[in-house]
Amino acid sequence: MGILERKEKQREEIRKMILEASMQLFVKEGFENVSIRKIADLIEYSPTTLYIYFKDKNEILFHLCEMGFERMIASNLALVQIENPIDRLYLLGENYINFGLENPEYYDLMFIQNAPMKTIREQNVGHWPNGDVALETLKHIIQECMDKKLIQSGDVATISMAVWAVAHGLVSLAIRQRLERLVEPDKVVQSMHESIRWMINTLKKA
Amino acid sequence: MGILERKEKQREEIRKMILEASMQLFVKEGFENVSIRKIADLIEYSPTTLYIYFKDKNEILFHLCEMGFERMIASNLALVQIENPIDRLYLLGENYINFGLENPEYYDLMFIQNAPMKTIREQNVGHWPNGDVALETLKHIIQECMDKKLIQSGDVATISMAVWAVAHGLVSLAIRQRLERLVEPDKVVQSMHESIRWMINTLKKA
Amino acid sequence: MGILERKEKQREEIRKMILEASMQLFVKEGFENVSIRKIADLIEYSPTTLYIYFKDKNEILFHLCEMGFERMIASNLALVQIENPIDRLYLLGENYINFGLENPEYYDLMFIQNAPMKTIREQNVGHWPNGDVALETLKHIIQECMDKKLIQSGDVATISMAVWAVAHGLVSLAIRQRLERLVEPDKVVQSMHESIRWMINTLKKA
Amino acid sequence: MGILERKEKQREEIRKMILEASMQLFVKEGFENVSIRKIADLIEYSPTTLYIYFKDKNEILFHLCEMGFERMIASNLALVQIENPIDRLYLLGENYINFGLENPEYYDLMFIQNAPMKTIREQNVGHWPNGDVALETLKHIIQECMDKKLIQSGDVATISMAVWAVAHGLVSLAIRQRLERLVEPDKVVQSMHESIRWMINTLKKA
DNA sequence: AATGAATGAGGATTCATTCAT
DNA sequence: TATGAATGAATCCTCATTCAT
Repeated sequence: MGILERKEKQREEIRKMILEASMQLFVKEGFENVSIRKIADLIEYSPTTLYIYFKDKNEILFHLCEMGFERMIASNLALVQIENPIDRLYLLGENYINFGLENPEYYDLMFIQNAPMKTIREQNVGHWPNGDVALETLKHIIQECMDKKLIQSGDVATISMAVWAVAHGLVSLAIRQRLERLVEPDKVVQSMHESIRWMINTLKKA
Repeated sequence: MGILERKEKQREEIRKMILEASMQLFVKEGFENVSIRKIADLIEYSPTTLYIYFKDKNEILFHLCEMGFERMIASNLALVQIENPIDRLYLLGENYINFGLENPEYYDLMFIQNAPMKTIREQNVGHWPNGDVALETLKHIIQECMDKKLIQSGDVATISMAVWAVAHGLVSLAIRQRLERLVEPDKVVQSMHESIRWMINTLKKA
Repeated sequence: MGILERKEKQREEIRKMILEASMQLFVKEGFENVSIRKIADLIEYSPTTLYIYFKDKNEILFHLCEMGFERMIASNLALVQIENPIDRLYLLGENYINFGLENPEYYDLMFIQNAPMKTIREQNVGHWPNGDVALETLKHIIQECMDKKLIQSGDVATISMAVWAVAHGLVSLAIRQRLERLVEPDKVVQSMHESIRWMINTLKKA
Repeated sequence: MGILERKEKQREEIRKMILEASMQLFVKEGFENVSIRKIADLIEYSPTTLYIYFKDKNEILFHLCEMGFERMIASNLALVQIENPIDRLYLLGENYINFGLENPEYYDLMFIQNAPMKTIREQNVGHWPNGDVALETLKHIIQECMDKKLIQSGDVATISMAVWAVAHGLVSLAIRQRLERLVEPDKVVQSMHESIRWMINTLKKA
């Protein structure tokens, strides 16, 4: 039994190595410059070996995406302690922005690239595992705000969409260097947080 | 002089041909399936010739991006007739969304891809010609709204950023198939418009 | 002894499994699309395991070839009842053609591919087990025809070669789609049978 | 004009180089071991360059096949001088056999491999350029024999098929080392010729 | 202005096989 | 007996780009 466990453990470690090397390359060379060959070179294995651990390149991408969501969800764990749902919503937004700015490559995979969604459509029968979990969290908080009359009632999905849009708009424009066109580069982050606060305030008032 | 003019004119025509063929390919085959060779084949010139008219592939991308902004700006021309700046802002948002949904390839280049911004940084000494024009329009309208006390005063740039973020968030999530995770695919567009209206309303009320 | 026997029996069964899976793949995916890995996947063993039962891929091919001959020989079993050797020869030809058309993959291995002959040269010291048996049958019938003055006398090997050539020529041109150049595709089979009859008739008359 | 001609000539020369190198490799390494890389290595060009001269690997194969037919047809040119069609038929057979034995790789491509027929079906709208020419020659001679009552009348296509089958059967069994199972290796060629003569004689007598 | 020729680098993936266990 | 891990070599083909003309 011990021997099987150790093998399984080792296998998991190599998978992790591959995923980490891939992410490292994404960070350094950008999404479209990552190839199986380069990943293999980095971990000093042969390209063929990667195919023992992952079916194909898309599967690697997909798992990276999953890891991103796990990280993001983990960063939201502390939120449950916050009683006031609107405060929770605010912090959720802050977390989202911080996550995006600190992990632009994960963010790219999770919310911008087409590839992972293709994999989902082709293989996972329409299930976006951790992505859907994250969205549920958002909708749940919004619902709670409405239940407690903290924000004006309306369609949960639509309001969630608007809130998500603000946060995603900010992050994606930022990591694609578009916000620097609107405010000076060193004020971008600060302005993003102000925007999030603005959104929460308008929600409260309205 | 006449001969030089004619030459210049012809040059401009061929550049246009190249750009139009490129966009045609982007639309038909998707962003990553467009190559210099395919563009050249389509216009029945040699690949080498393209390099006479454009420095490299990125420059083509950049000009395509410019064309996108010109289109978008053109679609906003009618807005000047609208007296009430907040109505103008609302229609600006609607236009933005419609433009993005109808021209996802242009939108991609203008607001999502990295490549065009690289060209700007490397060559245009920090100038994003038509992009900046579009942002000025937005800021100007917001300023007018504040001047006329139609919305609460604040930092123009920050509010513009928030407004832009909502619109961009919606479009970019939509064209990357993420909104389908939140509402049923055939209701996405409708919900997007509701989100825009929600944003305008909250601006008015606050 | 019993334990050894059982082991040997089991070994033979697995070899059979491997061979049957291989042929199944040949039929379904074509000669050049069969790999050790695919065979292993099909029988749910690891690729490595195949090397316990067969030295290499060529040996598998060789055994498949043998199985083909066994089938073909089996289909000729009924012929012994036929008294008249020239009738027997005719039916042998018909059987040959039918076998080839019904089992093009076996036929390919047995009479067209180089690989199995290589194995024979390298390992079997010049012995083509079942292939030679089949040829003996042919030669024997021809000899009998000559003995009974049913066909003109001559060198057995040469006449056998000619007869074999006709049959093989028809089958191999057919399964390689060359006969469709001569007669319409849906008449190929019919014409092949006529050709065989023509050959037998000329043998009789001459 | 002179400059264009020279360019065209040079282009044709390189195409020839590529085709010759390919054939050389076929001879040395066998059909399935020829790759674009190896061809390129042999002529000391980059693999990419081959794609300037040929669309893809199949096109190379196809042209090789064509060259084979041209050779074969050329070797039959002298036959027109022979008055008696049955003598012409006999020499056609001899030529066929000699061509096959002397150019087994061409023969392989022309009459055994699947690949060239695929290309024809996919691209040439069902036309097998020089192959069909060769078959017409055969049918024409047979028809002439029948017209002159030198052989028994019958369906031209069927008789042609039988004749072709004998010749192809002999050559293809020979180059795949199967005839060595029937007669001693050093008597194979002699027996093949005898078989051809036997066939012609039976045609005459019947 | 236009291009034919040429290329180095690289793409994802599959192959048969071996080795240690 | 059985296998998981590993790999070197190979596959066809496409890319953006340059150079000489």
